[in-house]
Amino acid sequence: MSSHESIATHEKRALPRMTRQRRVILDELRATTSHPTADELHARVRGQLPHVSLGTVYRNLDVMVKKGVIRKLELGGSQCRYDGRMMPHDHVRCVGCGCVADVPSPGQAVDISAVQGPPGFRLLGHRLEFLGECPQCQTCS
Amino acid sequence: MSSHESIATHEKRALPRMTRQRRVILDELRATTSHPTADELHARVRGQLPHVSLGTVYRNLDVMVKKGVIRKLELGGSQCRYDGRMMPHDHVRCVGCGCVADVPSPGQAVDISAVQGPPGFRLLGHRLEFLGECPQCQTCS
DNA sequence: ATGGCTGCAAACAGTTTGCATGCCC
DNA sequence: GGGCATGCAAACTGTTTGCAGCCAT
Repeated sequence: MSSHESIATHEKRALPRMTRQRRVILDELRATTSHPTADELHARVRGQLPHVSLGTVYRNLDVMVKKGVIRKLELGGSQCRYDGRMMPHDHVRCVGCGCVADVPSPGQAVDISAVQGPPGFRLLGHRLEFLGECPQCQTCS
Repeated sequence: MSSHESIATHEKRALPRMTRQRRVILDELRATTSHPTADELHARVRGQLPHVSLGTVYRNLDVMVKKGVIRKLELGGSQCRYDGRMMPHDHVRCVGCGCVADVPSPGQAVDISAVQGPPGFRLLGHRLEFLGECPQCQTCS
């Protein structure tokens, strides 16, 4: 299926609904800079909607990722994290606690044309992740 | 407990043993360039040792990673992959089937000093992963 | 013979999914 | 009021772990 379609004029399609849950999930995600995991976000959302289920959080995150409203971060570590800021930027992950922060400066472009891929492989892009130590973990190491 | 102890001169320590399982696991890993997942490797190893358990594969991979004999690849996707080649190099992951190949040319150094990390964060390194489409996935797309 | 290692299976963690009901459009 | 979305819980996937016996040193 095409991943980039223009907004149809009036054709009838399965329209996503803006439920209270979806709104709060998105609001909470945008209200933090901590790139929360699904259950961290779940905990926050429960502050406003005590009965949301973790499954609903996952389903909505999935929907919004597919719509291109938020971004799913598949960095190292066992859990996925989510980012409400769509402006392209890179991330630093703390090797101590696993927290993730934005790297303000844009990662200097990795020049794909300079990379010699394996024969027959078509190079499409790259993922860059920085590793570091956050302020808290520096003090308690 | 301290996470970093110097090697004692002659103190008695728990010595790793070279069991048949460990040898075969390492041999199989080194015999392929496919960066197998734990269960792919498990399947291969079973060709020689039909009764090895998946748990043993995981345990041995873990031991060898800690010894620095092999490398664990935490790329995108749900499973970890393992690499028997220790020479530093980057990887391309196929967005279609998830297979992983080596990028022959060394990724051009990402200059960490040029990256402005978040305040208080200490930058330590980076992980770079390329994305692409493998020959098979190009034909059947 | 000693204690690290094995096979087995159960436990875990993170995520996905089936189903009956609820609620946005 | 139709049908996407929800809550709940069970299922799934990948990985880790407890235990009794095994085997490399």
